[in-house]
Amino acid sequence: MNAHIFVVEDEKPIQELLQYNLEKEGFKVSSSANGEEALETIKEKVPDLILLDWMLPDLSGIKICRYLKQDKTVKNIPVIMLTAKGEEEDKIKGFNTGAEDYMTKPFSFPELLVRIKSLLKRVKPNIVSDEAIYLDLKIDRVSMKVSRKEKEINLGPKEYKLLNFLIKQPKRVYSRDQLLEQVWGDDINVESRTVDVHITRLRQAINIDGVKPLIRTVRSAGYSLEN
Amino acid sequence: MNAHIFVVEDEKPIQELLQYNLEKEGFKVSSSANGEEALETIKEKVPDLILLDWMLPDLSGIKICRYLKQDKTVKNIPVIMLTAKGEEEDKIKGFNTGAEDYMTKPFSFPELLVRIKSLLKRVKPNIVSDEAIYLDLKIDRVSMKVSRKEKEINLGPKEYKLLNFLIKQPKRVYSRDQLLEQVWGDDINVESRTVDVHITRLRQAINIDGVKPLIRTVRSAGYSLEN
DNA sequence: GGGTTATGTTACAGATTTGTTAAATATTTA
DNA sequence: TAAATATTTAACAAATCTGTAACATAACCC
Repeated sequence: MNAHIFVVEDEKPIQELLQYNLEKEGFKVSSSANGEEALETIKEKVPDLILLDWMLPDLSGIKICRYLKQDKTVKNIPVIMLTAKGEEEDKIKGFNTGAEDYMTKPFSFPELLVRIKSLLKRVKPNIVSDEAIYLDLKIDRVSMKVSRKEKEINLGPKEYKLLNFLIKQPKRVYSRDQLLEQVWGDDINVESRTVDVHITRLRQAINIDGVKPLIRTVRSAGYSLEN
Repeated sequence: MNAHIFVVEDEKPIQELLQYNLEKEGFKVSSSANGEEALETIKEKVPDLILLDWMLPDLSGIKICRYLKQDKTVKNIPVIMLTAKGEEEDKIKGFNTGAEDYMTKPFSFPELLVRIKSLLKRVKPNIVSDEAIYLDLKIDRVSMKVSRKEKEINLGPKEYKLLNFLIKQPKRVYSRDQLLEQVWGDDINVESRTVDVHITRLRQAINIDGVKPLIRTVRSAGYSLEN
């Protein structure tokens, strides 16, 4: 499970609960307690799904949602609205915010999880399922094995992570900075050339003699999984 | 546990919840939201147990159940009826559908699990059996004896528990944290390196000279039972 | 072409992770 | 309570991975 979930929630206990449980499930989780900040962060580091509280101190959830759905770079990200019980689900649905799903607090986490997975599966099947496939390349995330044309391939941890990220959206070009951020993590400082080296190693690992390599270089932009 | 459970349920959240939790328990799960389709699929790929919602959009659960019980190829498959609270259990039982068991919604999943296992044990003792086997490795959970190639193996309590956990889903990679949580329990005041030591001992115990060890290390991820 | 910039590749030092052993604690058994 | 068993920690060795620098090659631009 590779997906990045953004939580917009001002009640600390709920936010922490979500974060803890989602991370336990293997999601990468970021969060924000207020709407303005959320909007900025979401556009900077585009997540795969958004959990959005209905009631927020500044911008209300409904406004954020509408705003997101107008922005073409993020409008395809599924949004799940979290509403308190008193807020009458029917009424809220009537607002037509564009949210993909609703959960009423207090909610059962497993149920939320099911909905998250089902939405992610719909939008980005390679992110959420136990198996990611691109052409003859297969990643089994349960056994953590990678194979190409049924031949098993051995990857180091970074290469595995890198490939897992690239396969999220095959053919999409990721810049070195994006890769560093998503695969390496925000904290550490590594040169962007390091990405090149790992790409080389990944290429060699998944290469099959005589067949076009599976990773494309886009000069002055980055790399993508594609042949 | 490799039993195949078929879920007939039109309420999506419940269906997904069941699917998620049952799969987590190691069952193979298929499902259908309507009766007609369910009947077809069930007869095509005969499951080991059926969870059947009482209220369905087209055929009602009771009709499906009666139908199943008339068909000699599937009539021995145990059926658990799921009934909503208002539907008065007594009355339903009076219908004499032939279902093996009943659960009233909302139900507790652990309880459902207990009933599922007990039914499976009755009908197909080898599926839920007290014996777990992977390749030439065998765990007899009654006598608590482990053997490989008919040779008996002596394990300490932790190693036994660890192996029992790993064998639930062979080839699946478990992180040290997962193992600590599942095998050691919640009082997590144990270093994660402790897992390594026990893995080493388990390896030595189940090792056979000249044969590839049965436990795989996945660097920076964890371990799996696999050769 | 010739200069410039971006990318590919390799080798190596250093970092990280894992395997293994042994000794220190804790727990059970007799 | 002493002895036997199990478990945990610590320590070091071994295996593997990572980042950087250096150089090679390719692509771009005038």
